[in-house]
Amino acid sequence: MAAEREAASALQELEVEAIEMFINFLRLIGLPKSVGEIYGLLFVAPRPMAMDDIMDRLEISLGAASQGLKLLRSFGAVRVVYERGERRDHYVADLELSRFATVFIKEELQPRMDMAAERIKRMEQALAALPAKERKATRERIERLKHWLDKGRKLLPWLIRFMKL
Amino acid sequence: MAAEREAASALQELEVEAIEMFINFLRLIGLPKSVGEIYGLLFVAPRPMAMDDIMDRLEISLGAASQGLKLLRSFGAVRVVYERGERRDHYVADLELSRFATVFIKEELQPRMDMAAERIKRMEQALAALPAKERKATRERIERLKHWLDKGRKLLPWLIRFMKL
DNA sequence: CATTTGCTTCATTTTTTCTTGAAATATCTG
DNA sequence: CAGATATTTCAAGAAAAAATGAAGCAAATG
Repeated sequence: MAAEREAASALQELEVEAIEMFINFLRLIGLPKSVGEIYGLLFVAPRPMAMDDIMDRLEISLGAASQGLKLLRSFGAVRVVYERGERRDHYVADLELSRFATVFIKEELQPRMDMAAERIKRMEQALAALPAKERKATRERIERLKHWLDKGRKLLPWLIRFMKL
Repeated sequence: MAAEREAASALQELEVEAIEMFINFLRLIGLPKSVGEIYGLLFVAPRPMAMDDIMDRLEISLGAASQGLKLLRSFGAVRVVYERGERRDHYVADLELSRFATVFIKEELQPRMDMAAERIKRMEQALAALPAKERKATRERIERLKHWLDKGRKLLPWLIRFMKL
Protein backbone atom coordinates (compact mmCIF):
# COMPACT_ATOMS: atom_id res chain seq x y z
CA MET A 1 0.00 0.00 0.00
CA ALA A 2 1.32 3.44 -0.89
CA ALA A 3 2.68 5.42 2.02
CA GLU A 4 1.28 8.64 0.55
CA ARG A 5 -2.10 9.03 -1.00
CA GLU A 6 -1.70 8.49 -4.70
CA ALA A 7 -1.87 11.44 -7.03
CA ALA A 8 -5.46 12.02 -8.03
CA SER A 9 -6.14 10.82 -11.54
CA ALA A 10 -7.08 13.71 -13.79
CA LEU A 11 -10.71 14.36 -14.55
CA GLN A 12 -11.94 13.12 -17.90
CA GLU A 13 -13.54 15.52 -20.34
CA LEU A 14 -16.87 13.88 -19.72
CA GLU A 15 -16.56 14.38 -16.01
CA VAL A 16 -15.57 18.00 -16.41
CA GLU A 17 -18.61 18.70 -18.54
CA ALA A 18 -20.96 17.03 -16.12
CA ILE A 19 -19.41 18.79 -13.16
CA GLU A 20 -19.56 22.22 -14.70
CA MET A 21 -23.11 21.65 -15.79
CA PHE A 22 -24.26 20.76 -12.31
CA ILE A 23 -22.29 23.53 -10.67
CA ASN A 24 -24.24 25.87 -12.91
CA PHE A 25 -27.66 24.48 -12.30
CA LEU A 26 -27.30 23.87 -8.62
CA ARG A 27 -25.91 27.33 -8.04
CA LEU A 28 -29.20 28.54 -9.45
CA ILE A 29 -31.01 27.04 -6.51
CA GLY A 30 -28.45 28.38 -4.07
CA LEU A 31 -26.16 25.41 -3.61
CA PRO A 32 -22.41 26.04 -3.29
CA LYS A 33 -19.98 25.07 -5.96
CA SER A 34 -18.60 22.11 -4.06
CA VAL A 35 -22.03 20.51 -3.93
CA GLY A 36 -22.44 20.86 -7.66
CA GLU A 37 -19.03 19.35 -8.19
CA ILE A 38 -19.76 16.35 -6.06
CA TYR A 39 -23.10 15.64 -7.65
CA GLY A 40 -21.71 16.13 -11.15
CA LEU A 41 -18.87 13.74 -10.50
CA LEU A 42 -21.14 11.10 -9.03
CA PHE A 43 -23.64 11.52 -11.83
CA VAL A 44 -21.19 10.17 -14.38
CA ALA A 45 -19.21 7.89 -12.09
CA PRO A 46 -19.35 4.31 -13.33
CA ARG A 47 -18.87 2.99 -9.80
CA PRO A 48 -19.83 4.09 -6.31
CA MET A 49 -17.21 6.39 -4.83
CA ALA A 50 -15.86 6.80 -1.34
CA MET A 51 -15.40 10.20 0.20
CA ASP A 52 -11.64 10.28 -0.25
CA ASP A 53 -11.97 9.36 -3.88
CA ILE A 54 -14.26 12.33 -4.29
CA MET A 55 -11.95 14.65 -2.37
CA ASP A 56 -8.97 13.60 -4.44
CA ARG A 57 -10.65 13.78 -7.76
CA LEU A 58 -12.13 17.21 -7.11
CA GLU A 59 -9.38 18.53 -4.90
CA ILE A 60 -11.76 19.71 -2.27
CA SER A 61 -11.28 19.53 1.46
CA LEU A 62 -12.47 16.92 3.85
CA GLY A 63 -14.99 19.30 5.34
CA ALA A 64 -16.44 20.33 2.01
CA ALA A 65 -16.81 16.72 0.92
CA SER A 66 -18.41 15.65 4.16
CA GLN A 67 -20.84 18.54 4.28
CA GLY A 68 -21.67 18.41 0.62
CA LEU A 69 -22.46 14.72 0.81
CA LYS A 70 -24.50 15.25 3.92
CA LEU A 71 -26.57 17.88 2.18
CA LEU A 72 -27.03 15.82 -0.96
CA ARG A 73 -28.02 12.83 1.12
CA SER A 74 -30.44 14.97 3.08
CA PHE A 75 -32.58 15.44 0.05
CA GLY A 76 -31.99 12.12 -1.53
CA ALA A 77 -29.82 13.23 -4.40
CA VAL A 78 -27.09 10.88 -3.29
CA ARG A 79 -27.27 7.53 -1.57
CA VAL A 80 -24.86 5.37 0.38
CA VAL A 81 -24.36 1.90 -1.00
CA TYR A 82 -22.43 -0.65 0.92
CA GLU A 83 -19.62 -2.20 -0.98
CA ARG A 84 -18.59 -5.61 0.20
CA GLY A 85 -15.21 -5.76 1.80
CA GLU A 86 -15.02 -1.98 1.97
CA ARG A 87 -14.95 -0.14 5.18
CA ARG A 88 -15.67 3.29 3.83
CA ASP A 89 -19.13 4.45 2.81
CA HIS A 90 -19.58 4.57 -0.91
CA TYR A 91 -21.85 7.03 -2.65
CA VAL A 92 -23.91 6.95 -5.80
CA ALA A 93 -25.97 9.69 -7.38
CA ASP A 94 -29.69 9.23 -7.48
CA LEU A 95 -30.51 10.05 -11.07
CA GLU A 96 -33.95 11.44 -10.40
CA LEU A 97 -33.23 15.05 -11.18
CA SER A 98 -36.70 16.21 -10.23
CA ARG A 99 -35.51 15.99 -6.65
CA PHE A 100 -33.65 19.25 -6.94
CA ALA A 101 -36.63 21.10 -8.27
CA THR A 102 -38.90 19.60 -5.68
CA VAL A 103 -36.61 20.40 -2.81
CA PHE A 104 -36.17 23.91 -4.07
CA ILE A 105 -39.88 24.43 -4.31
CA LYS A 106 -40.62 22.99 -0.93
CA GLU A 107 -37.73 24.50 0.96
CA GLU A 108 -37.27 27.84 -0.71
CA LEU A 109 -40.33 28.87 -2.62
CA GLN A 110 -43.11 27.56 -0.45
CA PRO A 111 -41.85 29.06 2.82
CA ARG A 112 -41.32 32.41 1.20
CA MET A 113 -44.83 32.36 -0.13
CA ASP A 114 -46.23 31.52 3.25
CA MET A 115 -44.28 34.37 4.75
CA ALA A 116 -45.47 36.69 2.04
CA ALA A 117 -49.07 35.73 2.73
CA GLU A 118 -48.66 36.82 6.33
CA ARG A 119 -46.97 40.00 5.34
CA ILE A 120 -49.83 40.82 3.05
CA LYS A 121 -52.28 40.33 5.91
CA ARG A 122 -50.29 42.73 8.02
CA MET A 123 -50.10 45.18 5.18
CA GLU A 124 -53.85 45.16 4.87
CA GLN A 125 -54.15 45.98 8.53
CA ALA A 126 -51.58 48.72 8.27
CA LEU A 127 -53.68 50.22 5.54
CA ALA A 128 -55.96 51.75 8.15
CA ALA A 129 -53.15 53.96 9.43
CA LEU A 130 -52.73 55.54 6.04
CA PRO A 131 -54.05 58.97 5.08
CA ALA A 132 -57.38 58.46 3.33
CA LYS A 133 -56.00 59.92 0.13
CA GLU A 134 -53.41 57.20 -0.30
CA ARG A 135 -55.46 54.35 0.99
CA LYS A 136 -57.24 53.40 -2.16
CA ALA A 137 -54.22 53.29 -4.45
CA THR A 138 -52.23 51.34 -1.91
CA ARG A 139 -55.03 48.86 -1.40
CA GLU A 140 -54.96 48.19 -5.12
CA ARG A 141 -51.28 47.48 -5.02
CA ILE A 142 -51.69 45.08 -2.19
CA GLU A 143 -54.44 43.38 -4.16
CA ARG A 144 -52.01 42.95 -6.95
CA LEU A 145 -49.51 41.29 -4.66
CA LYS A 146 -52.22 38.98 -3.46
CA HIS A 147 -53.12 38.11 -6.99
CA TRP A 148 -49.56 37.15 -7.77
CA LEU A 149 -49.15 35.19 -4.64
CA ASP A 150 -52.27 33.22 -5.46
CA LYS A 151 -50.98 32.57 -8.90
CA GLY A 152 -47.73 31.33 -7.51
CA ARG A 153 -49.41 29.10 -5.02
CA LYS A 154 -51.49 27.48 -7.70
CA LEU A 155 -48.47 27.02 -9.89
CA LEU A 156 -46.28 25.22 -7.39
CA PRO A 157 -48.19 21.94 -7.01
CA TRP A 158 -48.64 21.88 -10.73
CA LEU A 159 -44.92 22.31 -11.22
CA ILE A 160 -44.14 19.54 -8.78
CA ARG A 161 -46.42 17.21 -10.69
CA PHE A 162 -44.89 18.22 -13.97
CA MET A 163 -41.43 17.50 -12.62
CA LYS A 164 -42.35 14.02 -11.61
CA LEU A 165 -43.35 13.34 -15.16
CA MET B 1 -33.85 75.32 2.83
CA ALA B 2 -32.21 73.17 5.50
CA ALA B 3 -28.44 73.40 5.67
CA GLU B 4 -28.19 69.72 6.44
CA ARG B 5 -30.24 67.03 4.79
CA GLU B 6 -33.25 66.46 6.94
CA ALA B 7 -33.45 63.36 9.09
CA ALA B 8 -34.99 60.57 7.07
CA SER B 9 -38.56 59.96 8.12
CA ALA B 10 -38.92 56.50 9.58
CA LEU B 11 -40.26 53.71 7.46
CA GLN B 12 -43.89 52.84 8.01
CA GLU B 13 -44.90 49.32 8.94
CA LEU B 14 -46.43 48.88 5.52
CA GLU B 15 -43.22 49.91 3.85
CA VAL B 16 -41.16 47.60 5.99
CA GLU B 17 -43.34 44.64 5.11
CA ALA B 18 -43.19 45.39 1.42
CA ILE B 19 -39.45 45.91 1.50
CA GLU B 20 -38.72 42.71 3.37
CA MET B 21 -41.01 40.78 1.09
CA PHE B 22 -39.23 41.96 -2.02
CA ILE B 23 -35.78 41.52 -0.55
CA ASN B 24 -36.77 37.91 -0.01
CA PHE B 25 -38.19 37.23 -3.42
CA LEU B 26 -35.63 39.10 -5.40
CA ARG B 27 -32.78 37.47 -3.55
CA LEU B 28 -34.22 34.23 -4.87
CA ILE B 29 -33.41 35.31 -8.39
CA GLY B 30 -29.98 36.55 -7.38
CA LEU B 31 -30.59 40.24 -6.85
CA PRO B 32 -28.80 41.98 -3.97
CA LYS B 33 -30.59 43.22 -0.93
CA SER B 34 -30.41 46.87 -1.91
CA VAL B 35 -32.29 46.17 -5.12
CA GLY B 36 -35.06 44.44 -3.21
CA GLU B 37 -35.24 47.34 -0.81
CA ILE B 38 -35.57 49.89 -3.55
CA TYR B 39 -38.23 48.01 -5.42
CA GLY B 40 -40.17 47.27 -2.23
CA LEU B 41 -40.14 50.90 -1.23
CA LEU B 42 -41.25 52.09 -4.63
CA PHE B 43 -43.93 49.44 -4.82
CA VAL B 44 -45.86 51.00 -1.96
CA ALA B 45 -44.79 54.59 -2.49
CA PRO B 46 -47.82 56.80 -3.07
CA ARG B 47 -45.76 59.24 -5.10
CA PRO B 48 -42.77 59.01 -7.44
CA MET B 49 -39.52 59.26 -5.53
CA ALA B 50 -36.21 60.87 -6.33
CA MET B 51 -32.95 59.08 -5.77
CA ASP B 52 -32.07 60.99 -2.61
CA ASP B 53 -35.45 60.29 -1.12
CA ILE B 54 -34.78 56.63 -1.66
CA MET B 55 -31.28 56.85 -0.24
CA ASP B 56 -32.49 58.64 2.85
CA ARG B 57 -35.44 56.45 3.50
CA LEU B 58 -33.47 53.22 3.11
CA GLU B 59 -30.17 54.54 4.39
CA ILE B 60 -28.25 53.16 1.48
CA SER B 61 -25.39 54.81 -0.32
CA LEU B 62 -25.45 56.90 -3.43
CA GLY B 63 -23.77 54.15 -5.39
CA ALA B 64 -26.15 51.46 -4.30
CA ALA B 65 -29.14 53.63 -5.13
CA SER B 66 -27.82 54.59 -8.52
CA GLN B 67 -26.84 51.07 -9.48
CA GLY B 68 -29.96 49.48 -8.10
CA LEU B 69 -32.17 51.87 -10.00
CA LYS B 70 -30.16 51.34 -13.14
CA LEU B 71 -30.63 47.61 -12.88
CA LEU B 72 -34.32 47.86 -12.13
CA ARG B 73 -34.78 50.23 -15.01
CA SER B 74 -32.84 47.90 -17.28
CA PHE B 75 -35.56 45.33 -17.06
CA GLY B 76 -38.44 47.66 -16.77
CA ALA B 77 -39.30 47.07 -13.14
CA VAL B 78 -38.91 50.76 -12.47
CA ARG B 79 -39.60 53.76 -14.64
CA VAL B 80 -38.59 57.40 -14.61
CA VAL B 81 -41.46 59.83 -14.58
CA TYR B 82 -40.84 63.49 -15.04
CA GLU B 83 -42.29 65.63 -12.34
CA ARG B 84 -43.06 69.16 -13.35
CA GLY B 85 -40.86 71.71 -11.73
CA GLU B 86 -38.52 69.04 -10.45
CA ARG B 87 -35.01 68.74 -11.62
CA ARG B 88 -34.25 65.32 -10.27
CA ASP B 89 -35.44 62.14 -11.90
CA HIS B 90 -38.34 60.57 -10.13
CA TYR B 91 -38.97 56.87 -10.07
CA VAL B 92 -42.05 54.70 -9.90
CA ALA B 93 -42.35 50.95 -9.69
CA ASP B 94 -43.87 49.18 -12.61
CA LEU B 95 -46.39 46.92 -10.95
CA GLU B 96 -46.16 44.14 -13.50
CA LEU B 97 -44.47 41.57 -11.34
CA SER B 98 -44.19 39.04 -14.13
CA ARG B 99 -41.21 41.07 -15.30
CA PHE B 100 -39.00 39.54 -12.67
CA ALA B 101 -39.91 36.03 -13.61
CA THR B 102 -39.52 36.73 -17.27
CA VAL B 103 -36.14 38.35 -16.86
CA PHE B 104 -34.97 35.52 -14.71
CA ILE B 105 -36.06 32.94 -17.23
CA LYS B 106 -34.53 34.73 -20.15
CA GLU B 107 -31.30 35.81 -18.53
CA GLU B 108 -30.56 32.98 -16.15
CA LEU B 109 -32.43 29.86 -17.09
CA GLN B 110 -32.39 30.01 -20.85
CA PRO B 111 -28.66 30.64 -21.24
CA ARG B 112 -27.83 27.85 -18.85
CA MET B 113 -29.99 25.49 -20.77
CA ASP B 114 -28.34 26.42 -24.01
CA MET B 115 -24.96 25.85 -22.44
CA ALA B 116 -26.10 22.54 -21.06
CA ALA B 117 -27.25 21.45 -24.50
CA GLU B 118 -23.77 22.02 -25.85
CA ARG B 119 -22.19 20.24 -22.97
CA ILE B 120 -24.39 17.27 -23.59
CA LYS B 121 -23.27 17.17 -27.18
CA ARG B 122 -19.67 17.17 -26.09
CA MET B 123 -20.39 14.50 -23.55
CA GLU B 124 -21.82 12.28 -26.22
CA GLN B 125 -18.68 12.67 -28.24
CA ALA B 126 -16.51 11.97 -25.24
CA LEU B 127 -18.41 8.76 -24.80
CA ALA B 128 -16.26 7.17 -27.49
CA ALA B 129 -13.16 7.51 -25.36
CA LEU B 130 -14.72 5.44 -22.62
CA PRO B 131 -13.92 1.79 -21.94
CA ALA B 132 -16.60 -0.28 -23.64
CA LYS B 133 -17.77 -1.62 -20.32
CA GLU B 134 -18.81 1.74 -19.02
CA ARG B 135 -20.11 3.15 -22.23
CA LYS B 136 -23.62 1.85 -22.12
CA ALA B 137 -24.46 2.88 -18.60
CA THR B 138 -23.00 6.32 -19.15
CA ARG B 139 -24.91 6.77 -22.36
CA GLU B 140 -28.09 6.13 -20.44
CA ARG B 141 -27.24 8.78 -17.94
CA ILE B 142 -26.58 11.28 -20.65
CA GLU B 143 -29.92 10.36 -22.18
CA ARG B 144 -31.52 11.18 -18.91
CA LEU B 145 -29.92 14.58 -18.86
CA LYS B 146 -31.18 15.18 -22.35
CA HIS B 147 -34.63 14.19 -21.34
CA TRP B 148 -34.64 16.71 -18.52
CA LEU B 149 -33.22 19.44 -20.61
CA ASP B 150 -35.97 18.90 -23.15
CA LYS B 151 -38.54 18.99 -20.47
CA GLY B 152 -37.14 22.24 -19.17
CA ARG B 153 -37.04 23.77 -22.59
CA LYS B 154 -40.65 22.97 -23.18
CA LEU B 155 -41.63 24.32 -19.81
CA LEU B 156 -40.05 27.74 -20.17
CA PRO B 157 -42.23 29.25 -22.88
CA TRP B 158 -45.25 27.86 -21.14
CA LEU B 159 -44.17 29.47 -17.91
CA ILE B 160 -43.63 32.79 -19.57
CA ARG B 161 -47.11 32.67 -20.99
CA PHE B 162 -48.57 31.71 -17.65
CA MET B 163 -46.81 34.63 -16.02
CA LYS B 164 -48.32 37.11 -18.40
CA LEU B 165 -51.73 35.81 -17.45
C1' DC C 1 -8.90 -3.11 24.20
C1' DA C 2 -5.48 -0.45 21.86
C1' DT C 3 -4.88 1.19 17.38
C1' DT C 4 -6.11 2.48 13.00
C1' DT C 5 -9.40 4.30 9.87
C1' DG C 6 -13.42 7.01 8.54
C1' DC C 7 -16.44 10.62 9.34
C1' DT C 8 -18.42 14.95 11.38
C1' DT C 9 -18.13 19.37 13.33
C1' DC C 10 -16.76 23.88 13.72
C1' DA C 11 -13.44 27.90 14.41
C1' DT C 12 -10.61 30.11 11.19
C1' DT C 13 -9.24 31.60 6.62
C1' DT C 14 -10.24 32.47 1.93
C1' DT C 15 -13.12 33.87 -1.68
C1' DT C 16 -16.95 36.08 -3.51
C1' DT C 17 -20.42 39.42 -3.46
C1' DC C 18 -22.30 43.78 -2.12
C1' DT C 19 -21.86 48.46 -0.54
C1' DT C 20 -19.62 52.73 0.04
C1' DG C 21 -18.21 57.27 -1.20
C1' DA C 22 -15.07 60.12 -3.76
C1' DA C 23 -14.06 61.51 -8.39
C1' DA C 24 -15.60 62.09 -12.96
C1' DT C 25 -19.31 63.24 -15.87
C1' DA C 26 -23.58 65.10 -17.27
C1' DT C 27 -27.32 68.26 -16.86
C1' DC C 28 -29.84 72.08 -15.46
C1' DT C 29 -30.48 77.18 -14.30
C1' DG C 30 -30.05 81.89 -14.14
C1' DC D 1 -21.29 79.82 -19.74
C1' DA D 2 -20.33 79.63 -14.66
C1' DG D 3 -21.95 77.64 -10.89
C1' DA D 4 -24.94 74.53 -8.80
C1' DT D 5 -27.16 70.20 -8.78
C1' DA D 6 -27.91 65.43 -10.20
C1' DT D 7 -26.14 61.04 -11.71
C1' DT D 8 -22.81 57.47 -12.96
C1' DT D 9 -18.74 54.91 -12.30
C1' DC D 10 -15.39 52.48 -9.98
C1' DA D 11 -11.59 51.50 -6.64
C1' DA D 12 -11.50 50.26 -1.97
C1' DG D 13 -13.72 48.50 2.11
C1' DA D 14 -17.26 45.68 4.51
C1' DA D 15 -20.16 41.87 4.79
C1' DA D 16 -21.67 37.37 3.57
C1' DA D 17 -20.85 32.79 1.90
C1' DA D 18 -17.98 28.93 1.19
C1' DA D 19 -13.83 26.14 1.92
C1' DT D 20 -10.23 24.50 4.87
C1' DG D 21 -8.25 21.44 8.13
C1' DA D 22 -7.48 20.25 12.94
C1' DA D 23 -9.89 18.25 16.87
C1' DG D 24 -13.00 15.08 18.45
C1' DC D 25 -15.99 11.18 18.01
C1' DA D 26 -17.29 6.58 16.29
C1' DA D 27 -16.70 2.33 14.41
C1' DA D 28 -13.94 -1.45 12.70
C1' DT D 29 -9.84 -4.34 13.06
C1' DG D 30 -6.51 -7.38 14.79
